[in-house]
Amino acid sequence: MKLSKKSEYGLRALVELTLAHEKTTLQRRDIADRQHIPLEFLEQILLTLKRAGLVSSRRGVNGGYDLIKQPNEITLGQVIRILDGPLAPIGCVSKTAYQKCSDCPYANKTRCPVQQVMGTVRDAIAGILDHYSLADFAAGHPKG
Amino acid sequence: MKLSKKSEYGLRALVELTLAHEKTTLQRRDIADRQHIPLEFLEQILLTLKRAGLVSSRRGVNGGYDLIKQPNEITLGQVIRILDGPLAPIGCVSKTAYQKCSDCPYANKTRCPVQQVMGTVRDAIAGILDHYSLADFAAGHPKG
DNA sequence: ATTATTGTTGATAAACTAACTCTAGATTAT
DNA sequence: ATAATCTAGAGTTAGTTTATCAACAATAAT
Repeated sequence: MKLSKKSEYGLRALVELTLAHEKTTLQRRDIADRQHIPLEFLEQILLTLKRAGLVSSRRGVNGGYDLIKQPNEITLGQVIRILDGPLAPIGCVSKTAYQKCSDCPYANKTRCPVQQVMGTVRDAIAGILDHYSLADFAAGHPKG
Repeated sequence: MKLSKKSEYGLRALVELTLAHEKTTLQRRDIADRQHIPLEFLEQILLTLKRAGLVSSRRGVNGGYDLIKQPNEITLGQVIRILDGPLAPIGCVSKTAYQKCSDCPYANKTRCPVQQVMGTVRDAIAGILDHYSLADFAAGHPKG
């Protein structure tokens, strides 16, 4: 049930970008320094977030990164799904990336005990992370 | 945020042992067949559960495994912690296996946004899994 | 134009983990 | 004895995580 370093770094980077949003852009080095993130790894993460349409970037002198959307329009659930994949503990209860479990012995899937509990767990996790915006996150309080 | 195959198989094996409990013992082959679990991998899992004091075993002809405790005294949280480690998504919010995060830039840990949210997530997961017994689990309904 | 600065991209790789597989041995019932 | 069964741990394979590096492309200032 682990959160990867990638997601952790990604979230921490987005805190910095949220704090800077509409004031200034940040260069990868700024972000890496402030959040103690390995520079080259951060690069990859920012690139992934860029491809996913969360941040914009500009090259060259005075370049840097910026959020594209408003901080209250991005949820932690979105970010973690981009960087780590589905929130669900097991494929067969994922709502964004369902996958049938190949070796499940239960013909009637609603009877599978694992699926039942893990469905509950998934809903609990998603219930938190999909209602928690970057704005909440950077402000450090539990709800907007 | 994944549940490992090890834990999944472990839980499924425990369903069988719960159903058989106080009626008969089960051999690894029975469990493996009914739950489609690779036999040799299952062995390892059962051994871990034995060392942790959840199941007993008897060797030789007519040997097999049995639950030691009553099914309503074992929670899924316990099982998953044994097989997969802490439920917490990140070490610094684990209550059973706390670990300081080495690279956290926040001197005052209560101010770390990641820690805040992930603490909430941990509580949600543990709130479900630590109140869900094997008896509930095998019966296939959400609460005892 | 030139140059320094910054982001972009893809290749590479060490370290780790997951998910098995295998082999040899110990115990027990018959 | 011997066949069935668990015990223990080493070995294997494939994939993931966590980076690191080098070459390239765009931009701004001079």
